[in-house]
Amino acid sequence: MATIGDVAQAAGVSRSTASYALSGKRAISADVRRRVEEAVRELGYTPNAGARALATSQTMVIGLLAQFLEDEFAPAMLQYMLGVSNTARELGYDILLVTEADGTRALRRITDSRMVDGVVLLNVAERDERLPILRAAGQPGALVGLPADCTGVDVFDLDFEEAGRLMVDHLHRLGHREVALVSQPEHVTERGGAYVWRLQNAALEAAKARGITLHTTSGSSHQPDVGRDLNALLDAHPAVTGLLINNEAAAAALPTVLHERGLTAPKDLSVVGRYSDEFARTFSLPYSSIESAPDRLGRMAVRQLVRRIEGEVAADEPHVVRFVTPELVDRGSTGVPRTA
Amino acid sequence: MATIGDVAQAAGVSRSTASYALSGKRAISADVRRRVEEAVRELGYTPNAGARALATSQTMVIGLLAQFLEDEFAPAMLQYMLGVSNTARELGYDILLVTEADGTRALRRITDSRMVDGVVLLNVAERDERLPILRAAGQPGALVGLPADCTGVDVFDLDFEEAGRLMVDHLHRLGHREVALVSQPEHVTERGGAYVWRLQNAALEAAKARGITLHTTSGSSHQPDVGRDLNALLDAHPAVTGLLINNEAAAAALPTVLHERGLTAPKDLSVVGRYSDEFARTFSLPYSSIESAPDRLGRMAVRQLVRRIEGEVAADEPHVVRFVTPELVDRGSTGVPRTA
DNA sequence: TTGAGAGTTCGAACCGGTTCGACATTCAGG
DNA sequence: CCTGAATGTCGAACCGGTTCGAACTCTCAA
Repeated sequence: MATIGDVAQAAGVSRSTASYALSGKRAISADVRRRVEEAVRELGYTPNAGARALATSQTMVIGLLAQFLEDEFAPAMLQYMLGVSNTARELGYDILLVTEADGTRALRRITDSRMVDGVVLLNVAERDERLPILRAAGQPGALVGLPADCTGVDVFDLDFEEAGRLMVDHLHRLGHREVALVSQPEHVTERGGAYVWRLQNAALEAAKARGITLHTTSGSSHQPDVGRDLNALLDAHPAVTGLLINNEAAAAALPTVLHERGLTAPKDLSVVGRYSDEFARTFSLPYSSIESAPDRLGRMAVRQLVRRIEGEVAADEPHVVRFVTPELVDRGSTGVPRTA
Repeated sequence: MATIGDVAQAAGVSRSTASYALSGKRAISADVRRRVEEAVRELGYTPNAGARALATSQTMVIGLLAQFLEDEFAPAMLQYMLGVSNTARELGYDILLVTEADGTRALRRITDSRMVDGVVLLNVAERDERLPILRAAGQPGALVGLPADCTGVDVFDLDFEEAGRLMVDHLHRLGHREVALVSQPEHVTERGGAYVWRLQNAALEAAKARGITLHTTSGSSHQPDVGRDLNALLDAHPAVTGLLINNEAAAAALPTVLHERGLTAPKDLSVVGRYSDEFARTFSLPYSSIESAPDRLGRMAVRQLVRRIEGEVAADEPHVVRFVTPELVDRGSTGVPRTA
């Protein structure tokens, strides 16, 4: 493997000159620059990442902490990962992927050993154990998901409250008066997935304001349990004319459940989900949904993270907490309620 | 950030002694070792990864090249990634994730700059453009997927030929005489996804040997097209009593298609897929299937890669090409054919 | 003729680890 | 008491980059 010393020798200059010729940080004569570039090409020189990291204390790597928790729906996570990964590459950064179950230990490892310049945390919980460690690490961090304490990090999330209102308002406007919301499993909420009750509370409030009935339930994240949950819900509330689904597994299972019950949307039941368009295509889901925009959130997180890494924002500039405004993608699964 | 120099100073020894005390590569008195460990704890010392990589030319990082191609089914890929990532961590390695569309450029970048100690390539094509680059890089590589030329790399894949035979034999034994196979979209095959025709050819051969009719078709990888494809297939061959599905998107769409046609498995139609158990659970697929064992393949690839990285196998030891024997997971979706 | 200043290039130091060879010191055996 | 080996520690070099300060050359104005 050729080093910059080899390049310098081949070009007949010193190592420092070769370095400056390549970085352009000092004026170098056109002739020397040409010879250095020539040598680089001939020797197939690529800078050694470790050496450069040591010298510049910049690794050009971003840590991506994605926890695949027991009852979380994995394919949904993938889209955030791809949003982060692709954006990072566009900005010149590589991704160190951490899927370790013990996120705290992993985070400590990669920050303490300076393997990364910054970190993106996915699936951030209300009181996320990783946050104190991130703050102590002194490296910039961007979160996807809203924790209780946002100090020292940039935060990006869907506006789940607005999403809850949007869902309820949409069905209310169509004339629905009794609807049901299927949330994530209780495990997820207990573990701190605050977005679940952020959406739910806002939905309940909107329902109250509009004077309509909203039943709430938490569905399993596993098959076939979630199918049973859906059936139980529909059995328990036969007067329900609209379904709000804030649970990917439930959304994926719903077509089968409706078929089995001989129901079709929107004729018998109006359905609104909360998942990405990509997710809808993958699972062939025909329901209108609030776009959860995972790629966009991942992209925003990385953009801001890189701005911090590269010092484009002053260190004391306040950190941002930015919500993506939810939008309803109409796939025609909602309509006026069936008449009793 | 504390360096080993700080540790050495705090312990009252030289840097080299501190290093030896921590690595154990030379005998160190118990007293000194204790003092060094004490200093490490007090200062919260963690070795700088870049510096260590520079000194040892080992990064303890494995590159994972996962291409998310246009018409490939993303959630299936995720499981290979997790198998690789988790195994790597168990063995002390981190994962540099590369999802760049241009895999060749990315591979060149991470190997030339010595960011990784070795590389795992997912979704390897018949004539994969990344292979020549990997060979030239002189770094060990492990593949998931079988290319035409396996020299210089360790290869792991499902035995797709056996899988094809197994599917056909299974239905033949139950009494089926006319069945159909749904493969991946033609794009995938054209791009070099040789496993598609490896399975298909073996299935055709087995069908011929058993004297049964096997229709073959390639389904789209997108919704809702793949649903149309399935309907078209069933319309075209009404006498078909068994379905073999070597296409994740088709498998995911099949429940809806069957419901719409008022068919149930195995009463009206026997179905055998080829996907992982995890995939079946995620998509709530009730069909018996050939386990594609993505986690196991990822695990095998990393294990062997690490053995090569750590020099446990002689450099001249022949590279392996290992096939996982397919196994049929019975989910009760096959039975005797309906009588015409 | 000299001096200032711009334009180039070089040498040396540094980043933070690891590792080799040399130098004590201790201890056992003759 | 002397020798040789074993044990423990240190200094220096090295990995491959970047960057600072200094030096050298050349031009141009005083």
